[in-house]
Amino acid sequence: MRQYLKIFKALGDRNRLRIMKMLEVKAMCVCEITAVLNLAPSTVSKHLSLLHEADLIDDRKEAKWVNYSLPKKNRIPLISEMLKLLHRSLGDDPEILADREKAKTVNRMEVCG
Amino acid sequence: MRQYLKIFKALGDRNRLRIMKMLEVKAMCVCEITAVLNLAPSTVSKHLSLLHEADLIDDRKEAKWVNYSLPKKNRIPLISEMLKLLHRSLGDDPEILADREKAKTVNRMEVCG
DNA sequence: ATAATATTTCGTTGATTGGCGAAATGTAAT
DNA sequence: ATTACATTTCGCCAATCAACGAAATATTAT
Repeated sequence: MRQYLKIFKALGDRNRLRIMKMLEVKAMCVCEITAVLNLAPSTVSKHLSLLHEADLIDDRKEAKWVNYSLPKKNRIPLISEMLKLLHRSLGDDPEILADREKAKTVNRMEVCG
Repeated sequence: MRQYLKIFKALGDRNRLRIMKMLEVKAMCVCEITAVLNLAPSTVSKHLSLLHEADLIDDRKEAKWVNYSLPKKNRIPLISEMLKLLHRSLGDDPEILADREKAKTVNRMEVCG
């Protein structure tokens, strides 16, 4: 039950949903996501940690950055089903579309620091 | 997006999840659900209204009671997929099992008033 | 009509949550 | 080593939310 609640709570926030849909475009670091969402880095970091605790995203430290990404294959079935469902969702939402465009062009070298 | 948020927010609460799983057993009125959850009627009514706004349950006035039930045939695909996913979930959770046993035996004639 | 019952609405309260900036942590570059 | 930068942690504030009881609404039974 706790696992389910974590997942639903994690997805029940506008900005965290935006992050999930953004990560479908590519893996991103905190400062790139921050640039797209226009929020404080600490806020974004907290959102990512909640998504991570719900097993909805992976994190992978690479050099100075932490890359966040959608989990690869074979997780708990629940998670992969939820991800599939999300993948089919919100593809036509204007805000999501705009985020994804921004995500495509954002570059950590330009946007961080 | 708003619709998705409503759904995830609605499911991101322990007692509302319990209600959803309880309704898989049978349609129930507010006072029956109240008896199972051990909450105030006004609290249960509010939970039901949130689930209803998210299109996750139907309500149907019958005599003195309002029967809440899982929606029959499926409207938005998202909803029916979410319901299917839920249906496959939490079947072995002890609390959910206990709720369902209670739900089977609870009777509005005995429990209300 | 009046009383009884089921549900909803309203107002309040305590707990949780999203947001921020400042400080702490960890890593890369000079 | 020192500096620069990415990220996280912490403490705070405002907003949201779950819970309750009391009052309002609606329907049935007397």
